[in-house]
Amino acid sequence: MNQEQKIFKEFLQKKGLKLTKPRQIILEEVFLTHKHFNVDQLYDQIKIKYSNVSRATIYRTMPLLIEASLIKNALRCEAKDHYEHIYGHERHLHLICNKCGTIIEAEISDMEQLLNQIAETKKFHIEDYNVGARGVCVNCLKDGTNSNE
Amino acid sequence: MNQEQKIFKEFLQKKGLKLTKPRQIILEEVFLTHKHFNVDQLYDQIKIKYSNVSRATIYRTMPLLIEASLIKNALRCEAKDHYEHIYGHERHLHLICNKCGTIIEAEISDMEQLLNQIAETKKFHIEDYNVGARGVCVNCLKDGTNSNE
DNA sequence: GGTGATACTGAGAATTAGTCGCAAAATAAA
DNA sequence: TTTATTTTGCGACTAATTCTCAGTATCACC
Ligand SMILES: [Mn+2]
Ligand SMILES: [Mn+2]
Ligand SMILES: [Zn+2]
Ligand SMILES: [Zn+2]
Repeated sequence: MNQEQKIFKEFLQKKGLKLTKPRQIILEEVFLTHKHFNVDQLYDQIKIKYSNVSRATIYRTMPLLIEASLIKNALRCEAKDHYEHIYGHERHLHLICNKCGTIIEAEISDMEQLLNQIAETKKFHIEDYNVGARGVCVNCLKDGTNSNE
Repeated sequence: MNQEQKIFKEFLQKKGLKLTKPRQIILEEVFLTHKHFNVDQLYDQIKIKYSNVSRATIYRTMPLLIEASLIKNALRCEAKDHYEHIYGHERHLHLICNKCGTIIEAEISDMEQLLNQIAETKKFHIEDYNVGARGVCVNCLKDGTNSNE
């Protein structure tokens, strides 16, 4: 059992959940490559090897993998959420081509000016960029009585 | 005719398009406040004042406003695209609460370490962040023969 | 002010990522 | 086993966005 599996299993146990066959398959497939992926791609890959793991189960497993800090919802491309590994990977930056959809990865260190330096390195012409940080706001830090979650 | 209208009209003319009534209404409504908005909110606001501008037309107008550099697709929240003004606004950063969905805006200057300083100022606990830059990649810079567009 | 070419529009159908309800199947403890 | 709890696949569902299409507005030219 590799590290990802250990982490996932431990995570699940803590929540009173089980590392079932479908979840194992999904986990394994997710960590088979280091590319970004969306649910559909994952589903197709899995379908080839192991007859059937339903889309619903994959959709249900993503939030678990995220909560376990193994992956994150990294970007949105072609109207689909795309995920990527966190475990074993540095945080990095995505340069997404508006025309062909190519996603170029780049190191982060300072940003802003670096954003342009990096772009130059990658011969990418930045037209726009977004920085989105997620977390918990003051109000939500206080009361556990939240609208969401 | 205010500046936004001038810009939009000029933009449209350059493309052989017209500044029609629905487009004027949408433009005006978009620039009435300086908050983020999604198509549904916009639609509701417009419906109150001017009987009917169809959702389809609003959806069709967003890309035009974006191409005219008046607005941008700034973030995704609650499964909806959210837009914000570009014209007359500094580029800034969004702190999105994972629990209540509150969006806090903050100035950009250097980022990364700043991201944390800012978060402290706003009493926001950052759990994750994404930096996504969009533009055109080398390949697409060369040939006009693109997969998309 | 007609007239034809072109661009626009609203309405609603279609598409599609993502979610949900449910009854059957797996799990694991007793 | 029995029993309580999860989990699953399936298919129905939801909701944002896109598309189709037939009717309208626009505008250059007569
Ligand atoms: Mn990446
Ligand atoms: Mn903003
Ligand atoms: Zn490209
Ligand atoms: Zn909050």
